[in-house]
This record gives sequence, structure tokens and C-alpha cells, in this order.
Amino acid sequence: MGRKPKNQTKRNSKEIPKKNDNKVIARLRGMRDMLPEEHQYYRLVVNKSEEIIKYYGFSQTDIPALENLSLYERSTGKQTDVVSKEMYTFIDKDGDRVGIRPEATPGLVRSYIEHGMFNQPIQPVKLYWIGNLMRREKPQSGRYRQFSQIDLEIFGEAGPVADAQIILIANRIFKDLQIDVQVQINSIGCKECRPAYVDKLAEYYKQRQVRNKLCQDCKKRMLKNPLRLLDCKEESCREARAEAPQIVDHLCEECRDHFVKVLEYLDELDVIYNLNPFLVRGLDYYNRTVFEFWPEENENARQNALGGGGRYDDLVEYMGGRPTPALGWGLGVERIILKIKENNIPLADDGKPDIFLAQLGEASKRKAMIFFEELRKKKYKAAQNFVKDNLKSQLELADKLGVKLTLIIGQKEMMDETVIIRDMESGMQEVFDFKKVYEELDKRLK
RNA sequence: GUGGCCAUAGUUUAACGGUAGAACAGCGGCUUGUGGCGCCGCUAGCGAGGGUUCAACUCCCUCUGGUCACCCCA
Repeated sequence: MGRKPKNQTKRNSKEIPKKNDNKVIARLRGMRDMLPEEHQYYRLVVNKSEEIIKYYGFSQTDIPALENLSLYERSTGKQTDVVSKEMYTFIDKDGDRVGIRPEATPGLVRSYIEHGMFNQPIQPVKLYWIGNLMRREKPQSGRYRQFSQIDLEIFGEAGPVADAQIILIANRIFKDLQIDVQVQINSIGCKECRPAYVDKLAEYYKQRQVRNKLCQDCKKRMLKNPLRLLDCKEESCREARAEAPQIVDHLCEECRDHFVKVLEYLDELDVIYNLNPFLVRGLDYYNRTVFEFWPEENENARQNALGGGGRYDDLVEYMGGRPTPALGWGLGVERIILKIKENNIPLADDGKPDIFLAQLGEASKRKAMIFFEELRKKKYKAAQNFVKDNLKSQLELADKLGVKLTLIIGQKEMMDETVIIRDMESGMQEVFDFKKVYEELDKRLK
């Protein structure tokens, strides 16, 4: 019976030639809303990370989302995919070429130079940053066009301890979050020794029998970035690289010493790593130590790297600053959250209230509002809904919130200067003199 | 950017060339000062556009979005 009019209404509304101006405007591709449930995970990751990072003496800093496009072209590299294909860029009204940050390091380097941080009393300068970045890639799970990263950088420290220490910090964060990761580590040498190695590598790949095994992409890589030949997943390319010269055998003495020491420190700190001679990173500025954090059990771990970083000793100078050795890493917050969910790691329910304050009637509502302020000042974890007037819906809410006790103040209690305390589990309730409420609460919440 | 798979209420889903059923959630009632359980009721949907057809949620195309692989990357 009730259906006919419903259908008619529908038909009518269809026939009205309403334009589509009432259509929902959906969110952009690859963009996500971080809803409260997800946000709890975000907080978990950020809180644990910050706790550890701060302990190691890093200070939080922030940088603009929008920068001069040249900043990224020069640091990240104009040829890299990140800059050449994935950046959101536009010409500003006054003609400036600007871009939204696709990574944090260039901005942090710029900030370091611009504020003369090499003059700061405490050296090296240790900074961390938490925020979001944008890359216009085709979205996938664990890959969004806007994503969050936790970044950590050290400026002004050349010694291998620093390398080991930042790896250790990331390692501790993952451990605290109960995520098993493999540290993949390699050294890609410096500007002194790498060119010679790249030449050797290119020479090796030029051999006909090797070259014939390469996939199409790798043939392109030979011209663009021979180092990239090493981390192709194609089976034939993996075969081809078997005999390839390895960079660790071609490092200059300084680079080798540095790398060996990094590994020694890691050994002593019980950080388990996998020396991966095929690990090279996609950004132009790296030298010496490079590393990534791969999820433990995943075969395609490479693609879902939870974080990565390395040394960039020449970048500060290259960007116009004084010669300053530096290093850092970035962790992908969304990917870490994905892992935490996969592992069913429970959230600490710290925000949960213990007490619900219910009221009935205008006068008691006023009293309850004042009482609630008192509870807040005295640090009780209390909840309320003064908007709802009937007791039923208030108790329903109290139940959903999972509180232990509900305090009820109605007309009668107002008159008697009392309050009802209801134990939500047993359903037992008792009337108490208002003056003795706190005493009773403390007893029951203990 | 390339290729594969996918798209039904807020969520998880069912069915069908003749315009959709369920579960959970939400709201209301049984209970006008008492939550959980139960019962009853209500709300709410074919991603968008085009084509084929007497008839399309169903078939075809395009787009949009998701997902997976590649490229690349966190």
C-alpha cells in the first residue's frame, strides 16, 4: 500500500527537468577522507614515531606545501618521474612556476639554507616533519595522490654513526608498531667513484648476449639511468644482471670505509639488515648509504616499501648552501596503517569515557552542565549528551560508549540534592548524596 | 601513463532482459524516569552518459571511480 505513492513521487521527480546542479560533487581521484576510525590509526603511528624521534633529539619543523617549481627540478631531479610526470604544477597569477610538494626533503633543505641553520648552536641540525605530499600517479591500494609522510633529516653530520642511527630509529618505530620489516641497504658511492662504476655497468650491459636479455624498459634505462637496470623485476633482466659488476666492489676507499662502518654499527645495535647490491633509489640526490624498509613477508615488498632514505652529502651545496653532509628518510604513513590493519594490531582505547552524565528536565540539565565542567576539571573521563532529553536515548548512548557508570540527575534528585549512580554492567543503581559523589566515583572507578 | 578485473541502500551483499530482496547500521514503537536481548515498523540502492531492444540494473560503448600488475614510488 505504501509503495504506490512512493513510486509516483519518484517518477515525478525524474520528469522534472532538474539540471544536475544537485549532484554530489565527489572527491577527486586518488584523494581520501581520513575518517575518525582511520584517524585513530594515524594518531597511533604519529604518536609512536614522535615519541622515539624526539628521544633521539630531533625537533619538529614545517614547510610550505607550495614551492617554486625549480626547487624540485634542481633537487629531486628534472628527469625523475616524480618531477617530470607526477607533480601538480601551475603558473601562478604573477607568472611564477610553482608546484605542490611531491616530497619533503627539498623543502627542508631549502629551509635549512634559507634560515642559516648551519649557524645554530647545536650541531648537527636534526629535524623531523610530518605532513602530506602530492603526486599525480595512478592510484592503487597504499598509493594515493595525497599521502602522509613522516620525515627525518640530519644536516651537518658526515660520520657513519648518523646513518646507522637513523636506520635504528625507523627500526624502533616499526618494532613499536609491531610491524616486521626488512632493512634493505646498499651504498651507491659518491660522485668520485660512482661514474666509473656506472661506466663499467654500462659496458657490461652493452655486451650482445647480455643486452639481448633485457626487456624494453631496461633498454631505455640503459640510456637514461643505467643504475636502474639493477632493480628490474623482469626474469630475464634478473638473469642478465647475475654477472653484472656490483657497486660495493667498486667503491672508493672512503665510501667503502663509510659503508663498512655503517654495517658494523648496525650489527652492534642488533639491527637486522639485508645487504642488497641491487638497491638503487629513484631520486637524483642520493649518495653513499641508501636503504628501504620492506614489509617482511611480502614477496612484492619492493613496491610496498614502507619507507626509505639515504645520504645526500652534495645536495645542500648544490642547492646553494655551504657544503653540508646530510641524510634522512621518509616513512609512508598510509602504508604503515595498512600494515597495522592487516596485522590486526589493536588500538589503545585511551579516549574512552568511564562516566556518562544523564539529565532529565531543564533545571537538572543546567545543573548537569555545571557538574560536567567540574568532572572535566577534576580529570574524570566523562561523556554527555545534553541535547537529548529522554533518559532512554541517553542510556543507549552510554551503553554504546561502553562507560562503567552513568550518573543520573532528574527532577527528584535536584530537589533532594542527590544523584543516582548506575552500574552499567549489573544495572544496579543507588542514590547518593551529591556531596559524596566524588568519593563514590573514586571508589568505583578504582 | 599502459594493461587485466570490478561497480547494487551508510556498510556487506542476493537476484533477474519485464525496473530490486536480505543482513548489519540508522530512526521509531513494544517500555511517556532507565541501555544491552527480543519482536514489530520505517528510512535508504542499481556510479554517470549514450546505444541495442517493445522493454535494460541485467547486453554493448564511452566516461568516472576502485582494485591488481607494469612504469614509478611512501
